[in-house]
Amino acid sequence: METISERGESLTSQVHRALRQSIIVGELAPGSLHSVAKLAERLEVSRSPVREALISLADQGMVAFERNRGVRILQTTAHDLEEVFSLRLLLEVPATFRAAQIIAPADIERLREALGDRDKFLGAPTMLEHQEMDSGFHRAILQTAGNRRLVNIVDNLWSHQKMRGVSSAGRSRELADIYSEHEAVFERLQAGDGPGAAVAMRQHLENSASLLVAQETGDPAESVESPLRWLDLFAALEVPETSASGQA
Amino acid sequence: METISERGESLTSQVHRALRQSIIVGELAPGSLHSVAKLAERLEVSRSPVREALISLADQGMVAFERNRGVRILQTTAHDLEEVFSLRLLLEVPATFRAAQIIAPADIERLREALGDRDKFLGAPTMLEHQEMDSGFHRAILQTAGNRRLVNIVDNLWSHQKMRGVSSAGRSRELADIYSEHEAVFERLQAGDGPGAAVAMRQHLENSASLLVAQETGDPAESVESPLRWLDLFAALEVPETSASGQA
DNA sequence: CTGTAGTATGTAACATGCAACTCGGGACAA
DNA sequence: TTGTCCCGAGTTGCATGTTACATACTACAG
Repeated sequence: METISERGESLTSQVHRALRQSIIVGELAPGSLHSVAKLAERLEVSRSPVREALISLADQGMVAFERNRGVRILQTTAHDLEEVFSLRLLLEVPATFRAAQIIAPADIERLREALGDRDKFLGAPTMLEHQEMDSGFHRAILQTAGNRRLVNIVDNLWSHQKMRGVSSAGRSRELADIYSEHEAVFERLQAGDGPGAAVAMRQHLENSASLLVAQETGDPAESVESPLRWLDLFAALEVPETSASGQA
Repeated sequence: METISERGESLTSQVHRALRQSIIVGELAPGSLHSVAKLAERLEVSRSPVREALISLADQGMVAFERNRGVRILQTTAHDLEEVFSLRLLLEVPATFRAAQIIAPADIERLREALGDRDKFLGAPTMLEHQEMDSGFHRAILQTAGNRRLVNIVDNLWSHQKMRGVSSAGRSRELADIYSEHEAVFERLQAGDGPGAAVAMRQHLENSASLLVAQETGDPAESVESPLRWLDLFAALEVPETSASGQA
């Protein structure tokens, strides 16, 4: 009964976190089928909070109920990762730009905290801890941008990325690259340089996408190309060759 | 018991739709407090499916549970609308660009269907029906872009927009403008003109934002400025004046 | 009249009960 | 051996029971 810390927090949300974590670390294998009753017994709670937590997870696309059969743990496919990174590029790059515009001293301190120091980042014992630091830094930036919905949306995207990323090995060289890219973004943000920060974020995301997708397919270049180009072409937007309604 | 059509669909999802609709049309007033038991009695189902549906709605930010007090219907503030339109601009404009790139004949037919004809659009008796046609057209475009998560995300954003927009009156002149803008977007998409379609979509979204926010505040210009500029500055991205890492 | 303690009511959160359904596996026929 | 029918274990979806708590209201003291 005390497996889950008996805080003021609702049982349902505690179960939600526990299940989410179990899925991310692969303790609940992708594709596997489970019953609410078994999960409840395992967590030493009744079926209700478990079912309620699973409903939220199902809305996020992490699991799927199968009537009279059980709850399926969904796996994040390479195509899912493409969707995730397309959206992250679309959202995080402009958000980083925005953050640089309105950043305050307190924000900078928060960001520095979230960035952490190189040794701790590289020395993270588990892939999970590393991902937490990674997502934490990104989240801090999005919070600075000031759009709450944006933060939630990207949090959900991260869930899927983590499901895929935790089980696969991360090279230390790649970790060092990631940290360096974070540093670059941080530096530009600190300087209030919107374009620079956005460019740095964009490169960072594109590199991350290449890395992750490369783990799936033999040929990374082709798969990552679509989310990448999606953004590129967006630049042409600034030349309205269409209507005469002109400038505001 | 037969108030809700007894299909193969789960009771919970039917209740979800019913509650969502009730909230959007204002039948459940923003800010009001309700109990799961009363709602269940009213819908002639047990508390379980109602609670489960409300959990999903709470995750989407439409309602909030208050322990031992009830379920609060949340209202969409002007600030919420700013967030919604910032995100819609960030997502839908590039998605429209993308859609124009990969559009197929079958897609064009779908889009024409979703666009509807002018008379039906202008003659929509209720504001709700009008919004449904509006969101339906946008959704068709996003579906063409091919990113499922994108479609879901924007659907949720629409929920909030509808909560605000249904109760307020829409001028017929504005409706005509909206339809014309849809036509413009459709035409560019049909032509496979990415930049043109994106520009048209951008203008359409900015106009919509101005309209909606104008209903809230006396001075529309200032409030809409932030989501607008957020995108504007994004254009500067294409000139990396930052690092020496140059071209890929 | 004013403030306060005590209590009754209503609620979400959680636990449990129940029914319809899926599906694997075994008995059995050919 | 092979195919078919049937049954029972296991599951979700939905209904209902239980508990602790937040709040409004009442009665009463000052």
